[in-house]
This record gives sequence, structure tokens and C-alpha cells, in this order.
Amino acid sequence: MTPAALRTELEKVLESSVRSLWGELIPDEFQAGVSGSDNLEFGDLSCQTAMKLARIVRDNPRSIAVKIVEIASDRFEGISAVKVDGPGFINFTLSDDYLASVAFRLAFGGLQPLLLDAGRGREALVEFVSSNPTGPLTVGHCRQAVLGETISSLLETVGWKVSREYYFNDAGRQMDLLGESLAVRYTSAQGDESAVPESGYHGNYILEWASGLRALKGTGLTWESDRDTFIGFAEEKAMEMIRSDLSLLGIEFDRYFAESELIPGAVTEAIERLSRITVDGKSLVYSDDDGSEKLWLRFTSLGRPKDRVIVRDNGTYTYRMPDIAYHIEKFSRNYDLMVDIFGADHLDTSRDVTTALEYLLGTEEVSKRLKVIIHQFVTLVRDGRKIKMSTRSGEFVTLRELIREAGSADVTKYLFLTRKAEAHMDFDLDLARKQSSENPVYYVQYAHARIAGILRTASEAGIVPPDEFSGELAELLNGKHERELMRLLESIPVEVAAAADAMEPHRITEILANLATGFHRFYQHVRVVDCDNMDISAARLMLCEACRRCISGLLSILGVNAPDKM
RNA sequence: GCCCCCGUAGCUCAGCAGGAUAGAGCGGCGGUUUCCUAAACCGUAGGCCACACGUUCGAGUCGUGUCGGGGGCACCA
Repeated sequence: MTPAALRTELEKVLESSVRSLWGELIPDEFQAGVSGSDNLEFGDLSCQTAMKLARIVRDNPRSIAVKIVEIASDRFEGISAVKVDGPGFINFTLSDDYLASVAFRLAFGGLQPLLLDAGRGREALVEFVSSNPTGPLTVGHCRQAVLGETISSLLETVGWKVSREYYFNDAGRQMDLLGESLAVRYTSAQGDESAVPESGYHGNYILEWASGLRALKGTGLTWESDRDTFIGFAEEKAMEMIRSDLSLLGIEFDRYFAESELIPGAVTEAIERLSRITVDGKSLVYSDDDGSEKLWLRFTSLGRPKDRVIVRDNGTYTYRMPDIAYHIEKFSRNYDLMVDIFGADHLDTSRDVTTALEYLLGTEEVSKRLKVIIHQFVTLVRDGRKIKMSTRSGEFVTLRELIREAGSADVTKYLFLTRKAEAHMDFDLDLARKQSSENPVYYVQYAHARIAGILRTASEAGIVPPDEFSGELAELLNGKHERELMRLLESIPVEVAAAADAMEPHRITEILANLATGFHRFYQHVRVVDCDNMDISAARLMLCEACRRCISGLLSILGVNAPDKM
């Protein structure tokens, strides 16, 4: 039985007991929740349902709890003791046999087979980074890249089939500016910056592109007659740069989706669909009376704060419109779940897009299938001071520089994932560089390396973990420290599934830290390799292996190495 | 102007669908290595969970308001 199944089973037994006791008093939606207890004296699992039932069945919670336990107690599986405590908590103690069997399964099959198969057979599309090809990725993109990748692999771990997609704008004004910035650098022999348009791109990487372009095409190109060459070359170089930045984090996208694929067909169609919708007798799309091509979307009729321009005077689209078309396209691909990961600067836009989609596709459809995660920005801290960043001016810290300064991609990824997405984050470079106990990555990796060391020593001593589960194995592990560790291991699949469900990867770093602490404590109190007690050594070795596989499995969700030596 | 996030130990932050005595790391103080990695472990001090009101058997958690801090938003994307 998996930890998830045990809890579900327990809840079912409790629910059916409650219904058989109080029948029609109990509402249809009633559920008996079982959760972990944080205090050992209250057992391993706990149910608070008696308190919630007090008012419905007009009895005191304690006597309700006692009644439930009386009729249900012989139907609990994997439970060795049930007790009513305090005001009416029902507390369960997990049986030694069950705990040892979970550890055994972890040791031999790893974490994944024990996870709730929440995503089985379903497909998800995760869109992230989606930075325009105008230069190297920055610190902000780095946080998003790490979040998106980790959410993707977290979903995969619980059984989803995940596609990672990168949407980029290759058709807008920014690409013109980029091309022009390149043209200026290309034309002036020293790559004189003064001529670069003020709102253009000033980064030094454009100098390298310029000399690359001169090497390839000579010096005869001009911005006036070779616009497409400049823009095309810049885009190609920028995408190269971005892919290589992403590879530093071990990220590969399944698809790069270009905005130009949607223009004009899909966008025109989306505008038509929107203009057919009327709210309070007025079409959602309207134009000014001056005869220009400009079109507005009447967001105020949809409960949004402002109407927005969707087509400019010159016939080009503002950001929102292709994005709406892109989302319609994504919905048509029939994913069960679409996740958008955006920075805080996209909040307003993203809500507009979501609102428009709700009117086009139905509110329920959108809220069921689209999940938008907005993450707050990162501030870099170096020598105790915050660093200012801005992309267009060229004063920014790139993802590449960040990883180099932090010391490794592992540290960078892990530190980003110690905060929840929606919290502002100070990334402390000085802390990242410290190879000491202050740095949480090393704490976890050290636990893994320690276990690997034990396994090496054990194998030299000829001790191997048992290859099948038996009641004797559980008896060998009935010590206090063994039990505590098994209890911790047992809770991990449930917590990982919950983290995946909530799409909150920062919980994984929490779980890892707890697991590392649990193991270090065990290690301190219990000697594993002992040639005078081969049976007990083998059993304890199995526990070590279970820990090791959990740690490496969780680290691999984060894309972080699990070293065998440090 | 509109919107978002945060306010929990000296510092950086967890706290999973409201539950039993509020947690971790770092820093402080005091301990633990004839033994599988001391990058570890154990103990200890340190909290009106910003404030007020409300919802209820019960609030760090939910609601409203106040105060304080951070950030975002334009026919850029």
C-alpha cells in the first residue's frame, strides 16, 4: 500500500462510519480529512473530523470521536493503534510493518512509484521564459527558467506528460529596434555607441554580432536597403545566445513558438471572434471615429480597468492581441492543463488576456485548464548592496554571469527555489559563493555523499540490503531512531504530490532540508555498518538506500546533482 | 491613478485545505569525533505571528480596515 492509498483508505473508512452512525444528517460533500501530526505523542496521522461534526450531529466532539473509532477500528489497514485525544482528535499510529514496507519500496524502486498518480495519462503544456530574442537572458529570466523547468519536472514526477514551450515575439517594434541597433554598430567602424537609438539596444554583445556580420557579408549593407538581413541576423544570434544560456541550466524546450506564425491569420480571426461578442449591446472591438486603422478592445465591459489598443494606427498589433491568439491556439491543442509562468510586469496583460479568453472560450473552460503563475522579481545582492538592473540600457547581470558568480548552476537553481514564486527575492551572491554550512545546497548534498560513503563501506564489508520484504525486517528496525526516519520517509511521497498539485517547487527544498536533517540525526545515533550484526546492518542499510534514493530523486526534480563524494 | 507581493526569533525565511505546546537555517552561549565524511549532531537562550475588529468550538492561517516595507502597470513586449 502506498502512503497516498493508506490515507485515502483511512478517510473512506472514517466517512462510511460517520454515515452509518448519523446517516441523513451528514451532507453529501462531507469528507474526513487525515493529515500528518507534527508531534510524536499524537501518533503519526490525525483526523479532526469529530470537531467539525459537533454542530451537525449535536454532540460533543470527544464522544463523536469515540463512537467513530468504536465502529471503525477493526477496519484500518497499516495502523497499529488508534486513540482519541484532546478535544476530539482521532490519532493513528502507523504499524511498524507498514512503515518498513514503505522504506523497502523506496529503497528498491525509488520515489516515483509511490507518488499519487495524479497526472496519469494527462498532458500539460508549460510556457515559460518567453523572452524576446533581443539579447542574453538576465537574472529575472533565470528565476523564471528555474521555476518553469522545476514545475515541469515536478508535474512529470507525478505522472503528467509535459511539453515545455517558449513563445517569442519576432514581429514587433522591438525587433526593428534591435536590427537598427545592430546596423549602427555594423556601419560605424569602431561600433560607435552614440548613434544607437536611445530606446535601442546598447549591450556589448551587439558589437560581436556586428563584426560577425561584417565577416559574413562584408561591409556593404545599409539599414535602409537591408533591414531584413539585419533583423534576421540579430534574431538568429539572439536565439543562439538564449539557447546556450538555457543549456547552462540544463533546460531544453520542446518547441519555440514564433509570434509570426500567428500573423496575420490567427490574429485576424481572433479579432473577428472578439468583435462578434457584444456586451450591453456594444461590440467588444471598436475604432476611433478618425478613420484610422486603430482598434480598441472594450476591456471595461469585461470588468477590467481600461480599454486597450489592440491594433495601432499603422496596422501593427500591440502585445495583447497576438497573445490572445496564441492562447486560443494553445487551447485548440487539447492539453488538459496549460501553465503560464510570467514575471510581475506581465500581471495586467495576463489578466486582460485571461479575461478575453473567458469570454471567447467560457469561464469554466479557462479556469479549469489555464493556470497562471506570476513570480515577483529578483534583486541581486553583492557585498551587502543591491544591484540595479535594466535590460535595454545594457546594465544588467546576465544569467551567465549570475551562474559564474554564484559558483555553479546547482547553487543558483537551489537558491532560487528556496522562495515561493510570488515572494520578492534577494539573491545573495556572497551566500551562494560560500561553500559552508550556511549554504543549504551543501547541507543536502552532504547527506547524499555521506550515505554514498556508507554504501561503499558496506559493500566492502560484504553487507547487502535485503532483497525482499518480510516481517523480520520490520522487527530489525523497531528502534526509536529507525522508526523516526521511516516515519519521515513515509510522509515524503504525500508531500511531493501536494507540492506538485499546488505547483510550488519551493516545497521540495523544504522537504529536502527535512530529509537531510532526519538522516544526519539518524547517522549520528545509529551505526550502520557492523560486521558483528549482519542482519541489523543490512536492514539499516536498506533505510540508508531509501534516503539516498529520495534525496537524489528530489534533487533531480530540481535539476541539481547528487554527488557521491564531497 | 490602478494593481500585485510581503510584514512570524537578532538576520534570512517555512508554516501544506483554520486545529492540540509556533518551526528551520544562520548568528549567540554550552557540549559531542579511538567508530560508516564534524560541510555533521545534541542542548540552551530568543516570539502579544505589524495592529484593530469580525467569522467560530478553535485564527499565524479566512474576511474587512489601518499602518509599514518592496515592486509592477502606458499604443514596449
